[in-house]
Amino acid sequence: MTMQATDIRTTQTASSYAPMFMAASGGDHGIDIEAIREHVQVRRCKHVAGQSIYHAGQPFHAIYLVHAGSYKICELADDGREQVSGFRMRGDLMGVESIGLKAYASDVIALEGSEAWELPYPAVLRACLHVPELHAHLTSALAAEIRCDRSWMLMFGTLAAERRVAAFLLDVAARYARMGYSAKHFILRMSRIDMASFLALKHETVSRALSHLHDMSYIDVQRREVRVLDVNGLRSMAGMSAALN
Amino acid sequence: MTMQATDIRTTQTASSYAPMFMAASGGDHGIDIEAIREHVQVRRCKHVAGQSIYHAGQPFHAIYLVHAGSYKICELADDGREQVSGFRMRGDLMGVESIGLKAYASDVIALEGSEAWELPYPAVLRACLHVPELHAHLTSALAAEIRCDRSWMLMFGTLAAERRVAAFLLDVAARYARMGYSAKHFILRMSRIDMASFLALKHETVSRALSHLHDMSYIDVQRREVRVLDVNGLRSMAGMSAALN
DNA sequence: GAACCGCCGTTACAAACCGTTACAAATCGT
DNA sequence: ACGATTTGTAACGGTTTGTAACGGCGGTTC
Repeated sequence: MTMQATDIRTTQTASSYAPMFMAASGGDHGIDIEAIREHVQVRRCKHVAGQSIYHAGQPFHAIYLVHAGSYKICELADDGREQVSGFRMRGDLMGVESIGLKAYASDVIALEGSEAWELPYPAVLRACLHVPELHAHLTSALAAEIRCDRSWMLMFGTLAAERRVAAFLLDVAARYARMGYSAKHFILRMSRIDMASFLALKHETVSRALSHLHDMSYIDVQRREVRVLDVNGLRSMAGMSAALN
Repeated sequence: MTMQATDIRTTQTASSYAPMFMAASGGDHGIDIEAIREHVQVRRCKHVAGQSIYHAGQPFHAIYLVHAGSYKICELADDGREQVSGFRMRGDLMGVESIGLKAYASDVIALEGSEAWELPYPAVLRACLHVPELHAHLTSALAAEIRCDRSWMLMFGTLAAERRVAAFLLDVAARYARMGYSAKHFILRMSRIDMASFLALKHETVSRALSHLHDMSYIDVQRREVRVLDVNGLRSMAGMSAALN
């Protein structure tokens, strides 16, 4: 059960921020947040686990930049089916897929104590007029999001269950590495159920796959804590797909 | 598309959802081609079946607008795996996912006698300066492409093989309908193998699913010729309500 | 703190689904 | 007409799922 983001607290904007923000997975583009903040009133929104930033169908008014924690993107069907289409971490943009619509197309739900910066879209457009590079950045971010989804389509369509799990771990590891953390030892921030939804598997299958990767000494896994023991083993299992980075 | 009483979505926004998994299509971009042609030198490119417009890795220089026929978009892994990530028909844009890159990220291959209009990207950017709406169109097109891929993920992640085939048929039918052709009787332009790749199935499974849909009198299918006999049957199988028309 | 509860994660076993393999028929290209 | 390609059908086997049971963990209540 998800909660409505009714108790978002608006705080003063932070003074400093890391210069580089990588987009989810496809991301070789960096959003220049300082340039944005000169023209856009940024609101910092904190969320607890299970709280949603926005739901599909709510009026589209802003895009969001993840500042801390993790969020999951959920696609919904009218008959109740649900699909996690991705996870977002620090530096990732959220909501860009709804640009051009009146309402958001997906749900975004916080996985834990997280914070996202709200960038009202009209203001972003105005900022694009003053900072020409910003528009290129935004377009590149959209294109990168497409490539990200395409990479997962390639993975879903061509890899068996265990290989998908291996590819997922490598992707998570790569993202932690880009953020300056260890790629060999990390904590998964999502439940097995969310992982399973994202990988188009059942959560029991994910558990079995992780256990098997453990048995083969590719990883050391204990609940959400993962230690990568054999990167090349994982890579060969994931089809050497560097496209996911 | 029915909504439950508790559904927060409004009727207006519901119509902006892709009614079916639209990954097969690029959506309705509504590109104003006449506005473009005032500023961009458009080259008309004809292709025979199997011919590629561009391959992954080739320098990115232009985007393409499908004028006639069909194209398939292929994602490639370095170990040879291949995934059809979508089909494009008249009015669809191709190549936008590579904006911001030096090289194209996918292959695009013609399915039959087809024609695409080449729009050199630098010229498109210049045209955006003269025609402000064009930039919004381009951004919307990119966002729409993301939503198409997300619909695919929802479909693939939540529907069993036969249901995916049913959803695919409905999507194709809807596309033909939008182009002014019959939604009840059409010719599939792609092979079973391409269909299977797109649906993350094997071509035998696609054949079996089509035969079964035939046995249930939902469709009449003979090789690539399809007649829809029971739209509501198909819709219920694809996880959609029968209300939509 | 202790007992309780709900959720998450793991494992075992059985069942269902889909992929694999094989082969034949239909269609297409030359 | 001929061979190559595409498509359809079937039997079999493997992968994934369904079901159930169990333990761990965190939060709540008393």
